[in-house]
Amino acid sequence: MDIPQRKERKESATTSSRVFDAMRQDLVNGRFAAGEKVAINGLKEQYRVGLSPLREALNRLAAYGLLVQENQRGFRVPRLDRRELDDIAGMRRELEGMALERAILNGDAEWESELLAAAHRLKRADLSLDKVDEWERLHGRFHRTLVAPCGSVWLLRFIDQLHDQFDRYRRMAPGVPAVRRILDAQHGELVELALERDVKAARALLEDHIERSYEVALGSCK
Amino acid sequence: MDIPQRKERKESATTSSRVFDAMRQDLVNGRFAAGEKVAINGLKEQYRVGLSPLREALNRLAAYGLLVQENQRGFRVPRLDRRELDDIAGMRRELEGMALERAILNGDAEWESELLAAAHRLKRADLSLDKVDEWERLHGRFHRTLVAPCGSVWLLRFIDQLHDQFDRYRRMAPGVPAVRRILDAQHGELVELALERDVKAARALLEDHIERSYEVALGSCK
DNA sequence: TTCGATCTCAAAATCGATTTATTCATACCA
DNA sequence: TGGTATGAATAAATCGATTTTGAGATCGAA
Repeated sequence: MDIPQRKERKESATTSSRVFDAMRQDLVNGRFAAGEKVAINGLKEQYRVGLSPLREALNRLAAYGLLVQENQRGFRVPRLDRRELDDIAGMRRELEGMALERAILNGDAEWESELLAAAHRLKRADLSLDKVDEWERLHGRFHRTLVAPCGSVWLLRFIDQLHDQFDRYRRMAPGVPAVRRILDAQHGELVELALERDVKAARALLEDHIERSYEVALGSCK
Repeated sequence: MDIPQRKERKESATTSSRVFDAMRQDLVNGRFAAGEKVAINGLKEQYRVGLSPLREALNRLAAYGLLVQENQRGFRVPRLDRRELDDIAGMRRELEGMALERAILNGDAEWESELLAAAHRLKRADLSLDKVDEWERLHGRFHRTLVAPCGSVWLLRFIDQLHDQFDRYRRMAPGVPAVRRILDAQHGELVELALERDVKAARALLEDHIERSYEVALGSCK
């Protein structure tokens, strides 16, 4: 089975798409202050690109929901809002729960292997805490692999989008090591339940997983 | 209650956003052939705009899912694909069903009024068949009003996106007058069930409504 | 003082031209 | 013949400069 990751055609990337990818990462990782107005001329230097590709990237990010576009007034980073976090987390529970049920029904042996591999890579990565970005990458990848065979391209698309939104909050929040350990353990349990094809238990655990992450992420809204 | 429609701030629209709106309409209404490669220089003349705002609009449309962007190879109109229509219709059933349940639980008296008004406007409009675009506008507006008080901005956003995708297929398909009459009648029945706060029946009817629309829309594939 | 109009500056949006990449046709060689 | 290199021609992407807009300062009158 082919577990599609973020970008299939990296070959001959355009300047605009490279900036899009880089800024998406930076926005999700909280490297821009929430609510901040985006200084286009500043970004031009920061990413070493011209105005046209930069503006195209900003337009895409706005359509994707990681920036807010105000006509004639440029772009700004969305504020962190408790209400919106509730919304995002709630939608994650609904959509990822739905996707996981379907994935467990559809997933084949190849998926089982991918899932075990992704979980293992994630587990190994969090031992070396110095590379947070790498851990984040593997974490996102694990969750994507978990629901990948759900059979709906649109569902996966929405889930990806919600993940990016959610992570922006989570990465702004202070870490909670005790909860982090529980969350990490749940990744392994999710794999077990998925392999056992225990649809109900797996869904319940995933929803609990999201709920606990949500409580951590709440720390960003104070 | 405030039923937010498509655009809140029309004031001082930018060229890029006007082109975005116009092209979104045209794409949803099937005024571009499916699978067709987008000739940027042609569009420049068609919409009477320069290259920069046009490209920004295309980038947004691609992020929104109404165009496909291929690096260094420009943009193309997505193909009509039976599998994808299945996916879109299925997701509409799930998400709009979910949203309707919540809307019925949350909707207040103002919503009831808006809903009656939207249904009435729609009913009156389809008597004068010469203005299809106007009917489409009111139809979309009715369905949006129906689920508006669901309480989730993200759910509404996804539903809007799926509607645009779905309508692209439906508007490409030949009309089926007999089914159209049933669908029109269902709009009124949906309002009745919503006002009676009959969550289960309303959801079932909405899912049936989408299913019948889907069967019409199937006419566009092959 | 306070309100409103006008001006100024900085930033956003747009334009026209240039650069870069892809496609398709043609020629060359194994 | 089949495959691969070469070279316009075409289209996409990017650049640098210009135009337009919005925010804030300044002035003047009630």
